[in-house]
Amino acid sequence: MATIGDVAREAGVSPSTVSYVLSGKRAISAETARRVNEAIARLDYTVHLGARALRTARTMTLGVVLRFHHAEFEPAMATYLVALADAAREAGYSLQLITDEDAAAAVGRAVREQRVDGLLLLDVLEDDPRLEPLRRSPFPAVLVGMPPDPGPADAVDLDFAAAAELLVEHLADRGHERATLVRWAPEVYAAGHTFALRFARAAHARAAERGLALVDHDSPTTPEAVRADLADLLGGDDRPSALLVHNDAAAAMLPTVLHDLGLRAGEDVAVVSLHSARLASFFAIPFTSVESAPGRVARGAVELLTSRLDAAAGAPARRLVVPELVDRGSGTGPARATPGR
Amino acid sequence: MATIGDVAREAGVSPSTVSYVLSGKRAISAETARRVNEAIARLDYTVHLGARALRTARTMTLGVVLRFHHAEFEPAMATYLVALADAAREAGYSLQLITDEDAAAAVGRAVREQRVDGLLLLDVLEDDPRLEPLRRSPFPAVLVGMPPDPGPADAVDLDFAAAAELLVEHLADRGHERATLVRWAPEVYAAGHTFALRFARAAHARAAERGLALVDHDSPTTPEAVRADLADLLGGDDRPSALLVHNDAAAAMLPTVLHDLGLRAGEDVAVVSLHSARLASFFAIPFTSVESAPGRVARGAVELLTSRLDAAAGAPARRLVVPELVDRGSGTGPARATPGR
DNA sequence: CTGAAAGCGCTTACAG
DNA sequence: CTGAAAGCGCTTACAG
Repeated sequence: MATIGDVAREAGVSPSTVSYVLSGKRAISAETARRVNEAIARLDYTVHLGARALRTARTMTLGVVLRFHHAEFEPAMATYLVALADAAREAGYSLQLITDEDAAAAVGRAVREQRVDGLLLLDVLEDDPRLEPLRRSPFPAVLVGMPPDPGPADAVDLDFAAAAELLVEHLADRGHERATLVRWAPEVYAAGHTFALRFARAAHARAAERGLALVDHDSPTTPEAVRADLADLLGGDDRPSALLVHNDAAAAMLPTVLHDLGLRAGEDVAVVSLHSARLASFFAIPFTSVESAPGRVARGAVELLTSRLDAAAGAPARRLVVPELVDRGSGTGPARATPGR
Repeated sequence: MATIGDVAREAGVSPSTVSYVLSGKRAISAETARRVNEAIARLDYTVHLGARALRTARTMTLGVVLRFHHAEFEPAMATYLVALADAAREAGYSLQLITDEDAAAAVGRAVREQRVDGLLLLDVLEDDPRLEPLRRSPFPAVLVGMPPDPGPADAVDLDFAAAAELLVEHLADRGHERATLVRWAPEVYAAGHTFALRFARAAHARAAERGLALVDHDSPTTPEAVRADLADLLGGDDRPSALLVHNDAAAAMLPTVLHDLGLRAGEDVAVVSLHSARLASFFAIPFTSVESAPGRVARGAVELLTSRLDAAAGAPARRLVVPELVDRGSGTGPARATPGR
């Protein structure tokens, strides 16, 4: 592999001149630039990123810290990683995957080993152990999630509260007086997933304001169990008239369950949901929904982090991505809850 | 951040001695070792991985080259990444995500920039553009997939041929004389996905041997269309008596479609499938299947790559992971195809 | 058993 | 407009 010294020799200049040609940080005569560029092409030279990183103290690498083994519904994770990798590359950074049973230790290690310039923490909990090492010795980091106390880190996420409000309003506007909130499994709330808690809190608050009686329904953990549970919920005599679904597995299973029971969303039971557009495509989910926009969130996270790296100063940033409702007509029905009343 | 020089000063020894204490590569007196270790603890010293990498010419990083934007069925991708990240970490390596519209260029760049010690290529095609830069200047790489000519790279994958044979045998043993192969969309074969081609070829070969008339059925591209297509296929008068499914979207949609039509797998129509256990769990797929074992494949890939890095010599390795059939009873029926005949 | 020195491949003050 | 030199933080022959 050719080095900058090889190029310098080939072009008959000094290594520093080659470096300056590459960086454009000082004026170079046309003739010298030409010779250097030819030498670079002839030797197929590419800068050694590790050497540059050592010298500049910038790795141009971002670390993404996953909680893979706790993923509530893994298919969604891939979507975030695509978007993060794309955004990082466009900003000139590589992306390193950081996974460990002991995520807090992994964060501390990555920082101390100076492998990355900054961290992206996915799926942040209200009291997330990964935040502890960041509080002890601040390091550029962006949380995806919005814990009550993010500490010195920046944070970005979908505005789950706004999403809940949109969906509650949608139901209330269509005359519903009661609805069932199909929640995640209880352990999701117990673990402190901010997306789940923020949604649930805002949904109840807005429902109270609008006079909508909102009843919690806890889901079980596995997709199979979720399916059986939904069949139970909807198969009885006291079937809910409206479902507000915040649980990807439930949203994925619900079309099947409804069909099994001979029910139609938007007629026999109103269904509105929060899930990603991608998930909707894989699972053919046809409900009125707020789309969780992992692409926009991931892109926002990388933007926040790279601008933090360019200018370390400034108060921690908090950015909420505004959600949008896509009306697929499943928010109405059954007949006794008529629109407009 | 403390450096090895700081530790040396604190312990009253030379930097080289600190390095040797860390590496264990030469004998150190107990007293010196104690002083050094205390200094390390006092200063909270961690080796700077970039500096070590520059000196040793080993980054201890593996690159995983995805074709995310072409993923036929993205949910499966996350599963591979989990397993790769775990296996890499256990072997002492970091994992870097390499994504680009132009995957071949991305591979070339990663190699020339010397950011990684080796590459893992996911979802390899028969004539994969990412192989070109590796042929031109060989670099340690493991393909996940089994193209006809992997070149100098190692390769590992599920034995899709064996999987097809297991499923064909399963149907033949149960007395089926004809079956329909529910394939991926035609573009999957046209693009040259080795998993699809190897499965299809082996299925037809073994079917011919066993006197099973196997008819191809091309699926459309999107999950929604797959669902409609299956409804068409199974709703007509000339409904197939047995389905051999190699298409994750079809496997995911099929339970719903069967239910819509009032058909039962294993009674009205035999169904056997190839898909991952994880997928089965997310989609509640109840068919007799060969499980595609992404965990074992990913682990094998990292093993192959790290042992190649430890000992560069030796012919390219080819490793096929033996698939296992899980009998969920859906391989029998309808009645006219009775077991044992 | 330990240290001084060289060098991995860069970038950037310093000097002209 | 260009070059010589220092140094980023390590590891490892070389020497004793």
